[in-house]
Amino acid sequence: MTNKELADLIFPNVSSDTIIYEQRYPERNLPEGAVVSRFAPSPTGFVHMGSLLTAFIENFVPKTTDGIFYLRIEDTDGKRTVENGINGIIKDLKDFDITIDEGVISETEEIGNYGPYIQSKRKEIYESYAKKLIEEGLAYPCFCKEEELTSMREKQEHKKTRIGYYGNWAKCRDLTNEERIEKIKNGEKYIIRLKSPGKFENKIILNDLVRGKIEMPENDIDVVLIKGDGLPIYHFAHVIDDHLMRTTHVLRGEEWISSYPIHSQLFSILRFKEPKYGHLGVVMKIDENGSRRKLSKRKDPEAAVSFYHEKGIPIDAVKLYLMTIANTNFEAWLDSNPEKSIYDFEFDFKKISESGTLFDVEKLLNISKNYISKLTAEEVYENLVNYTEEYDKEFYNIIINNKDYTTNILNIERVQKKPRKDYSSYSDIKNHIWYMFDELFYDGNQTYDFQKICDKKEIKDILNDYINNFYEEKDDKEVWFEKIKSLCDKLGYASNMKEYKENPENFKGNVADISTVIRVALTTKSMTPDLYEIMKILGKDRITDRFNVFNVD
RNA sequence: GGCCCGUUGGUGAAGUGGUUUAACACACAUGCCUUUCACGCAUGCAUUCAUGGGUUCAAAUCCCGUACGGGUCACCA
Repeated sequence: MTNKELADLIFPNVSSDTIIYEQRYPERNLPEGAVVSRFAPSPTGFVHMGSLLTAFIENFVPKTTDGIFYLRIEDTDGKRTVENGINGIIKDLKDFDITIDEGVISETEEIGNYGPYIQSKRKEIYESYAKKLIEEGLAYPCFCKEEELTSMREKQEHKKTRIGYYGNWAKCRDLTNEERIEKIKNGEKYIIRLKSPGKFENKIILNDLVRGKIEMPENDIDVVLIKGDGLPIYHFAHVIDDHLMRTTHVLRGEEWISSYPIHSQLFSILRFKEPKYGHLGVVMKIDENGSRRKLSKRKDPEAAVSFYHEKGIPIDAVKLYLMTIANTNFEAWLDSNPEKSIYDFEFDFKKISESGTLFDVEKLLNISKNYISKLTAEEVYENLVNYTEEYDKEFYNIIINNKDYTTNILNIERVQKKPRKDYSSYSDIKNHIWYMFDELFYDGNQTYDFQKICDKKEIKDILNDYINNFYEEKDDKEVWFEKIKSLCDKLGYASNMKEYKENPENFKGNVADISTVIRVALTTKSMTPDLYEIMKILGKDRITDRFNVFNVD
């Protein structure tokens, strides 16, 4: 019996003439150097920080080389499929401004000429190639049951030999076609395995984009190609899809390095041109015990990409951060090219960190802080409105009704060469400016953070004297401060810090103490931005009201 | 157990044989400036690149061993 008869029995309804696919999905007509890359997650619903980093690079490189970035869904494992999972992934990507040129764009739609882009819809293609391999004697049906495979593994472990279905251990490999056909006709369950032509003693070399040359043994495992459910295993689908979709660069986690021999072998058997590979280190974090471990979707909230959206960390800041961990020389580049777009940056695969990247929220927040400090007050206002609309309705209503007032607050110490850096995220802003709004200031139990001067009567006297005899709304900053100094002189506090430092015993206190009293009475806090600007924005009515709180007794 | 990857300060890291007495950034600390905070300025923070050996006139950089951390060896991706 021939291989052809076997192949026809196994796949009666598909053709092994794979030329049609070569023709249907021709080489892409792209400029020299254009990179075709893809993000290929399982539809588990949301994107992990590590995957986001990969997706970001996979998107970045095509974008800067006039290439193509596409989204493919790898749903050949039913257990990994979550309802609405595809939409979750698309939303996460969209939130981070990762735009798709081609591929899946919703649960039901896709764009591009190289589809379908959902693996479960490509069953016939995989079958066609599997059939071809059977005809060529490079694949065969395997009838081994799960128990047989486990006991084989146990034996191998016991004998301390290499584990796997290979060589003499591959029981079904040397069955005759007669035996195979008979078993199939008897209704025995089977899967399709590769008949690996490799030898473990031979060495192959992976020329990794990130790590350079890696030497590995050739694959000799008869890996599964088609599972019992009729769908392909990752390795088989990867090789066929990335070839037919004409991918030039495959980026993936370093956990795939050890399967490279399988992939390389499949590319060669199928006579496909191999794409370039880049294996990225795992994204790590420092856990409570101070040791490194993989950032975990389950344990670490910051691993979920949605976390940043909820926190109100600007997308562009996250992109900046991703770039700094993606390419180690990016920060320096940004420093010397502050006006350029990140897409002007020349990405270099060799500059990707080889060891696991440590995900550092603190650093991210710092980048975010710097980023926000460079926006205009109007931009910050607009982003804050968008953020609070979704996550803080109460604050949203307040700022939406006080647009100019809020913008003025956000503008404090912003228009200067080195703007103030208070806000690391949009969720953070309220904590810094709430006291400017009466709705939030008079919450019934303000706790005033008075410092040196905390005698009620003294505070009351200072405030009354100041508002009645000194403060005038029209004063510019200089006059305003002169008046505070005059108040100091009048009440026995030093208006000149030098004089105070020389002879502190001559004074009740100094101008800083007086300023603090005013500051705290107005804001409850002892640390705020510039007092003059705060008072100017509050206006005399609010100032008077807030001072009056101290006149009750 | 086999195979593969990694290991530079508190953190991210630069660095691929000699301009390195190890860049830069974040964090931290101290001081100055200042009406507070922030900004800014100044200073401090690895005699040493996991470890042992080797090659070399010269090593964080090349080679070998060891330790530690990670990955992989599924009808999961």
